[in-house]
Amino acid sequence: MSTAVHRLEGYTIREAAKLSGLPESTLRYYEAIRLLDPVGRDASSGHRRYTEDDVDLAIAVACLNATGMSIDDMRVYLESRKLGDQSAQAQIELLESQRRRLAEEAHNLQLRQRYIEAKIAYWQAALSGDGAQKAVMGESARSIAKELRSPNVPAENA
Amino acid sequence: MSTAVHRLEGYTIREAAKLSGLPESTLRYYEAIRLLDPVGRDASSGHRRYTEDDVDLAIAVACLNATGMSIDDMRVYLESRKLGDQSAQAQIELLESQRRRLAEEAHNLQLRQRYIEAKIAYWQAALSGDGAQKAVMGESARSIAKELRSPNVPAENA
DNA sequence: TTAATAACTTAAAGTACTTTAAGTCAACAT
DNA sequence: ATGTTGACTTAAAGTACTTTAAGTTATTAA
Repeated sequence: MSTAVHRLEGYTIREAAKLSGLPESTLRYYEAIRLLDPVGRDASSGHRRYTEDDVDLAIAVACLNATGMSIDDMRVYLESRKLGDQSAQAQIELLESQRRRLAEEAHNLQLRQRYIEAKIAYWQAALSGDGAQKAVMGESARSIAKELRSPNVPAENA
Repeated sequence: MSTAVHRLEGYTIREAAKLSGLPESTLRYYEAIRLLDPVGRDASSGHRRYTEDDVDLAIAVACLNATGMSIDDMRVYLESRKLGDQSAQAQIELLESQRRRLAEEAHNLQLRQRYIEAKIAYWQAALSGDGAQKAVMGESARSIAKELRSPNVPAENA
């Protein structure tokens, strides 16, 4: 567990992935297509070492990506971001929109969990020959599925 | 809007898309790779005409898709689904592994939310010139980051 | 009747990753 | 010192759609 030395040199790609929410493969991909700046390398191993700034940028990109923005649009956004200079406010806005997105993702994740659980209960009822329970859980799954498919959450008032 | 005649012949791909939540292109794609059964055609135009059953299956697939299940796994699921209740145990195993995946996803999502919130507080402190608060939130973010980095979920008991 | 518009059709190319295969390097146990 | 393990590396192939291009059929408007 001798991580103390490494901590000073920056994050590994695995750590950067966990912090940003982007898979390692995507971090490499984004760097390859030059959406992210080239990341410094550890002298001896040649492995990527992410600075705090690298990770912050990866988080910003993860946010844009999560909103469904195309790579070309992200490029444009990040370019103009570099030119403008009030980066604290820009950071906050980006992070807030990411927070909203995560809340929505959490909501959808919960629905997916409930759907899967209803489906499991459905098949367990089928196994134990409980036709009534099976029907109940089948209906429950359909109801959750409907909620999952519908555009989005009701809470939308100024 | 003379849809009355067409109603008897089934749904158009557009209607099937709205009912299932899957884009038209995806319905065609799923049919092309034989995840969905071949859909009957209108005699004169050659256009697809979806039956109620076709739509029900599309809905089921849309649900599985929404949980993040791979196409190959969906294929297995749908195959065993056709066999009926005697496949219950296979269904349950598939769904249980999906449930574990979602649980882990939920855990990571929660950590990411906390990380983002700490980062927002950090930049807000930076904006308002509150150096002390900035330092506190920076430390908080780092602490959550550490948790995000650390080996995944120890809580795994029957 | 003709012409435009809309709703489909297919095949092929494009997009955005993701996975795999093969290899390097560092650390740790034998 | 040697072998094994684990975390990384790249290039290339694979996945899951999505978009585009070109064409057909059906309706509707002039």
